[in-house]
Amino acid sequence: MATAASNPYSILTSSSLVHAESAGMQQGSPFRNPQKLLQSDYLQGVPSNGHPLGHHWVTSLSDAGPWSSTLTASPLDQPDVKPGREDLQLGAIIHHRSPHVSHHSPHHTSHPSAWGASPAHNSSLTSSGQPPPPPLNVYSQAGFTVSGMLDHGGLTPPPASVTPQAMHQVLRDTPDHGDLGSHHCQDHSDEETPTSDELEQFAKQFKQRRIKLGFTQADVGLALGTLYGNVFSQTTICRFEALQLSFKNMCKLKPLLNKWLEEADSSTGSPTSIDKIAAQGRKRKKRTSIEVSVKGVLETHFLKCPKPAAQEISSLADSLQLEKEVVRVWFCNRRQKEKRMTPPGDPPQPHEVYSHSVKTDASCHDL
DNA sequence: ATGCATGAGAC
DNA sequence: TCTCATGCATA
Repeated sequence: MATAASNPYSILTSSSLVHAESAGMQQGSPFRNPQKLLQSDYLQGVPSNGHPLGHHWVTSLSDAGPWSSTLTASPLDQPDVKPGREDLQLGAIIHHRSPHVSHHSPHHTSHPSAWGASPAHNSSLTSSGQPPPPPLNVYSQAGFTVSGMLDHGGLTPPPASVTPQAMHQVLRDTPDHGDLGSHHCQDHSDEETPTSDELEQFAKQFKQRRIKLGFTQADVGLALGTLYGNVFSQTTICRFEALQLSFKNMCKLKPLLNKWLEEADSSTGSPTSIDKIAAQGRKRKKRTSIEVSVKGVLETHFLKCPKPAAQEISSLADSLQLEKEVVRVWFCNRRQKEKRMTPPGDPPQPHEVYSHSVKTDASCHDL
């Protein structure tokens, strides 16, 4: 395994070294199998819906890494910006730090690719394609510093002066990370699209550091809000660490977490202010608990047809005695789950889980 | 850590 | 209606 538990997180030490990539890019991670995600071919074969993206991860990328598929998946880049709800939350609460709270915008994210974000075509996206994150700075006015991160208001133990940054880790540099065999260097983790390997490395490092510093996932999420204006939940941080987000999403979050890490490392023990998110009233539907047996049925259907037509959903819901909406959402979530970086069984040797032929459309209807 | 849910944006 | 990012609620 070897991971990298070691690399000098240059990141935190000095801003100049911001590209922690040094360690990341050259991952020769022994632990990973090239073929992690495989099952995804099912997606987009669907013309009728008009899914432009037809990305499927290439499992066979030898060195490219698990997720990185050389192919740039989605040709379309959608602005994944959704400042919406965050504002709500923050707005209510954070009054005193109004300056940065307002709402942040979506910053960049124009990288088209999803998983395949391989810097492969370095020149194309990496260099020029990436719009430097502009809006972020907005929040970073000189007002707040680390305080944001420490706002756990007593939740977490004072990170205190522990581990200033005693990293003695080894950084191994393997020049070629094989992805695409290109020469280009995508060191700076912040702007360039990282490779999946880099993300994986970063996620691991991040988790380690976070724990050493004594912060919980929730603390981090909150800190990101006070620091940069984007609040995230424990769930999101957790999923980031576990690589359970989409590649694109991982890329978006990485810079933020990286910054937090820098701050956290440098300012250990700073006082802090408490900014809590007030509870926001929202009428959320009570979570439906689907029985295992029922789930089994759904799973079966999913394997046969991951994208059932509305009518199929209806009949399925009917037979299972579930609300149609519940079934619909279940499928949506199920599909989404398949798209995560860490697909359900990848560690060992995931054969093709279930690669069914991609049916181009809703050809699945077997009721 | 994860299941079900919401909502914005893309078709 | 789907995808995608995200999170409340829960196991």
